[in-house]
Amino acid sequence: MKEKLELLKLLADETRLDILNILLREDSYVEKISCDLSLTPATICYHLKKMEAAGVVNCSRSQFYIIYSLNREIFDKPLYELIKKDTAVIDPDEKYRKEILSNFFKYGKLTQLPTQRKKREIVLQEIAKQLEANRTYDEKEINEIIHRFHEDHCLIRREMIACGILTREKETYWLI
Amino acid sequence: MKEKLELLKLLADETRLDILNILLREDSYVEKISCDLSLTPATICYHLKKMEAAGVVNCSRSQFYIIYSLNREIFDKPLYELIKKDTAVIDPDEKYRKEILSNFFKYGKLTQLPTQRKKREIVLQEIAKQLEANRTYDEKEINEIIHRFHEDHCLIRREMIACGILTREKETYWLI
DNA sequence: AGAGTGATTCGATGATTTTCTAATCATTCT
DNA sequence: AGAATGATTAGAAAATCATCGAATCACTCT
Repeated sequence: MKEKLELLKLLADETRLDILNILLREDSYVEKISCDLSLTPATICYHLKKMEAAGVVNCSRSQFYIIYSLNREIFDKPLYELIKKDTAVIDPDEKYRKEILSNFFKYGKLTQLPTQRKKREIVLQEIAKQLEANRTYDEKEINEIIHRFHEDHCLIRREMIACGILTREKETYWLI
Repeated sequence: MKEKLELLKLLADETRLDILNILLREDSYVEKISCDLSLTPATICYHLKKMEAAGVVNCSRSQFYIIYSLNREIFDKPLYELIKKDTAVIDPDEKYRKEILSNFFKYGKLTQLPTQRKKREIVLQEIAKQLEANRTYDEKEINEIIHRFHEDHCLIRREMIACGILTREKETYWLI
């Protein structure tokens, strides 16, 4: 969620923390805070408006002054809530892909070539990410790159061609 | 506490949140994370080292790789803990000073000059903060500045001299 | 209506921080 | 020992952000 990052950014500033701590004790207003912290009213206003936009503080006019107050509920959450990404947003296909990859790769190496066609393709596509589109490779280059992932570069190379990921002509290979 | 601000700053960065979310799922290492996030190993290393220094992650070598893992306890605290300043650290003299100031100033104006010597000095020193060191002021300037705090600028000016905060020669004043 | 006061916005400046490339370090394997 | 590979550091460029002074706005009081 984008707002979580925004909230964290708001809190990660010394001046804003100072302001929050003042408001934690009692409601206050721009001039007073500016005086307490020895900063310009413009600066305090800048921070307060930023926090207001994020729903961290509220304000209301009272006579001469515009009184700012805290929206305290925000601080009840544990930190964990703020750092965890909502995985619900993730595409299920992508989730499946990640799962396959983590099953068949360990420390960046392919442990075993999957037998299921679909899984095999996912794994081969992952290796193919190392190749640039619109250029050719000679056999030595291809082998070297594939070798980073698996001992048997010939097997992998052959399967990539069978899958329609790679194509060859004589000794030259390129992505389709 | 300084460390709280540091922790918040660490968490308030999109890349670092991404890294943390990866580590939340499973331990990992620089190259892999760099690949997952499409960022340079140098960049990932920079962030991991920063978080390690703050105790957010730990690392240990395992064969080729240096495996990073989360220090999960950190995230249990409620947010409130992180924003609240420990008031225990405050210097008691400073606390007294603040109290006096809040008793005798209202909305930035001096409501009454304290009779107790010590309190009076605190109050006068506060006003003197408006004056720069190592420069002189003519009487008109001094009066103008003091007037922002109190109607009777002559009284305040006289007391500042009596207190040894200000000194004069002919029509010229300066801080001691 | 207009004077006074607090709040806000604008534009500029300077400080901090992220990111990259390139070079170097540390460890494993031959 | 030296080749290979992953991790780290140094240095530079770029982006972001806090702060300020000056100008303007909004409200209160006479």
